[in-house]
Amino acid sequence: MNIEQSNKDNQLAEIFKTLSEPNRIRILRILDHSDRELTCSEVSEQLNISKSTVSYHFKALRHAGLTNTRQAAQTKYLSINEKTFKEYLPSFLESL
Amino acid sequence: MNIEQSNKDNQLAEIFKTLSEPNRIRILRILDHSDRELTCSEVSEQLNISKSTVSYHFKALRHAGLTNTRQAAQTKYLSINEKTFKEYLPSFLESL
DNA sequence: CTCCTTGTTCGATTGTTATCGAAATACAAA
DNA sequence: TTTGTATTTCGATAACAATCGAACAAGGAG
Repeated sequence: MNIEQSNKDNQLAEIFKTLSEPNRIRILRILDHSDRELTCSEVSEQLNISKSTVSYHFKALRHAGLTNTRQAAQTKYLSINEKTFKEYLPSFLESL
Repeated sequence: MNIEQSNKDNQLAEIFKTLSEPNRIRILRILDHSDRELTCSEVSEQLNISKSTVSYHFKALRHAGLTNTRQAAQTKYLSINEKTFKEYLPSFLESL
């Protein structure tokens, strides 16, 4: 097995790891369905998990390139990064 | 969020968790590319990881419904369960 | 029956994850 | 400048995951 292939495997595994948490899938669904950006607090309320936990998930999703963020003052808005999904999981968003 | 949706999320997350390990992706690739069943020992040798670790991964893949097993005497043959991939990750195998 | 091969399970280790509440930070509004 | 809102970081905890080698079990070949 060559090294590029190995790196690709690691990258794909990383994306899967990020998605291996039900709450993250839920975050992506409400992002996708609401068709607008969401904040940490909104998600915290909708999913009934603490803000710090949501912040942690936001960071993970962002780090994996699955979401975009836009900061406005102290508020951070999350949206789906369609590009990554198109490249790695083309059918995922439609299946939500 | 209803309970069925929640269960579906858990199930999908479970599949992602199973795939969040580079070696498991590699196992699936060599399964897919070799176009035949593989054994624990073969994989152990090809990936340079111990048999007990491969056995552990085999079990996980099987448990997630991603592979099928066929037992013949003391040898266990693994193959890809296309059905699960078709249902949950229709583009995955082609991308390997 | 004895030996070899295949695979599983066990015990141990090491590292990672999800979660929370509390404290800290950053900014806006009053 | 004080207060309130949004988010992040910290420290702690509890659970889980990947890995190994050793020991074990099951079956085939000689």
